[in-house]
Amino acid sequence: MNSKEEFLQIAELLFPNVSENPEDIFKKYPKRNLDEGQYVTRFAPSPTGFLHIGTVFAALVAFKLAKQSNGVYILRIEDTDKNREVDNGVNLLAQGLKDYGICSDEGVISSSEQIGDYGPYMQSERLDIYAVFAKDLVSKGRAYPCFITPEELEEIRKKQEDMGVRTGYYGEWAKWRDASFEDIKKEIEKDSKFVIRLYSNGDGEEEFTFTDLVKGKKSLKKNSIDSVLLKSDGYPVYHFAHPIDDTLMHITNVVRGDEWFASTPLHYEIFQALELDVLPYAHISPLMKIDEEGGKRKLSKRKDPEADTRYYSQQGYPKEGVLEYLINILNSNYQDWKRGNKEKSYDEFKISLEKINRSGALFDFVKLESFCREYIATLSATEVYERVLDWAKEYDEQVFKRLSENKEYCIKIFNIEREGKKIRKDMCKWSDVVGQLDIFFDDLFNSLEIPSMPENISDEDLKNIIEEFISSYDPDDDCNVWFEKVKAISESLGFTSDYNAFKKNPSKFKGKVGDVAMVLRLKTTRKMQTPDLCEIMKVLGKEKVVERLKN
RNA sequence: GCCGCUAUCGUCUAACGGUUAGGACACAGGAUUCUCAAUCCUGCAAUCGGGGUUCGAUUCCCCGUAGCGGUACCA
Repeated sequence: MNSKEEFLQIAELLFPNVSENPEDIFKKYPKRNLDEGQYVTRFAPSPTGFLHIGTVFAALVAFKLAKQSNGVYILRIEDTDKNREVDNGVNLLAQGLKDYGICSDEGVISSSEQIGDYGPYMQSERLDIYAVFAKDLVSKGRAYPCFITPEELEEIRKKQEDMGVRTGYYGEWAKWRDASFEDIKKEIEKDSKFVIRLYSNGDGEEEFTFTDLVKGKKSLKKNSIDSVLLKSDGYPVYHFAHPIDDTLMHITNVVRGDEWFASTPLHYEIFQALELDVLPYAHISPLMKIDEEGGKRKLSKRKDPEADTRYYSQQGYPKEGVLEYLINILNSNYQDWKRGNKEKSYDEFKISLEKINRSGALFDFVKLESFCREYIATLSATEVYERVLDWAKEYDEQVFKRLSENKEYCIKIFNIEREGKKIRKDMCKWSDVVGQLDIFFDDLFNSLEIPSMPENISDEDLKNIIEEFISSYDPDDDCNVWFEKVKAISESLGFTSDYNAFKKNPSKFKGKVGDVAMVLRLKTTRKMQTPDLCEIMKVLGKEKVVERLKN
């Protein structure tokens, strides 16, 4: 064990240019002027690729916690691993989150913009801060330089495995743990690479209990590993940056992925070494899916296209539906709340941490689509038009052109069965419109295959149905009147509108009114299944209807 | 391997130690209907296994099993 003086000497040797101490830093980050119940949360992703749907899921928790308490939500970027960093990664995160309505009160707005008084919010810009705390720790004997090589580390691990003891750099195995000033000086003079490690004094066998805001009271073994705090390039590892940043930014609740759960004892020890108060944690489980072999696994960045939020944009799932679905996984009582608050938006719903699921939820596309369908059903025709237009602008040039050139007409199309009590729910994503437009545009209509008529319709009947329909058709008719007319035509030609009578004695009739309507449907739309035929005809206009019927 | 977390219908989940184990999505059937969709009704369907504790266990404890996570100069 080194003496106090030696620690000071080592600290000075390692960090000759660091003149500040933690107190100086704390002064720059004054306490926030907030009340007890107001949450300050942060979401702190790494810019390592596209925005993962699981990232949105976790960010949503931090965001809602802050919003529902009138607190502050911060986006901090943890760009401390230059090897994994991706071009434009920061913008992908910031913009993507913003697209889902998760807007930062403070923090990173884009790769070139940050707002707030507690920055910088990019960890790569905070290196000098970490150095101050690292130096302080070294000077107190709670951290030390370690010159061990990767090869030596590998050797240690092998030995530990052979001996059947816990692996890791700790205790007796940590050969630089108690190195003298002289030995360290020698290495520094040789310009050897080194990292700064925590001088752990935890007992790895001892129980350690803490309360997780999601999981409840839990116990783990205490940390005993001399973890790396500062890498040889001077960048901090997550474990070191997290206590410092979250303390300085006055975060009240740490929301983070479940993968951090197991390192909580380490974080507690670092907080303690730093002489800082620990923060309450909420560990959020990842989103899962069933893989090819039938096993459960985390939604994977590489294997699963649906892990990328851009997939949802490209398919045209409304972000409101996606968000509602995620909230529903978070707190399943959302649906009950929604039933009692039909007019309210999901962002008025308050989530509670204790209700968040503790293992990993399977991502259920069917349910996601159900939420999206319900959401789209609440929109007006004009809103649908605008949303589809936005989507098409990005992802479907032809649809975009068609929509922009026929605005009024398209709004009429989207209005079919959108008003009144019979609301269509056949659209769960914007791209669904692609297959719904062909009835209404001749170029698309003409390329549809010409269907054959129902078997019980003779050529004679066909001719009569069409003639009689055309002569009585008035586009101004109410759809009830429209149908009465179709019934009348049917009856006059021997097709019944009395379904019970038909069921009892089918041979008495040529068919039902449905068969007659089907003839009209097939002639005007070339499809067996369509929305309300009367409404379709109104949109098409009499001229077009007559033309198609006669053809 | 070691350490830990988790375990209720197919899925997401609800249930002060006492419920016919509830809801939602999905599915099936029915009603309605010009087809489809919608809507309404009905149905199907679960406490991982084994031990305890208790008058009584989905709930508490132990063991097992499975899934997941951690065991990095990645986050």
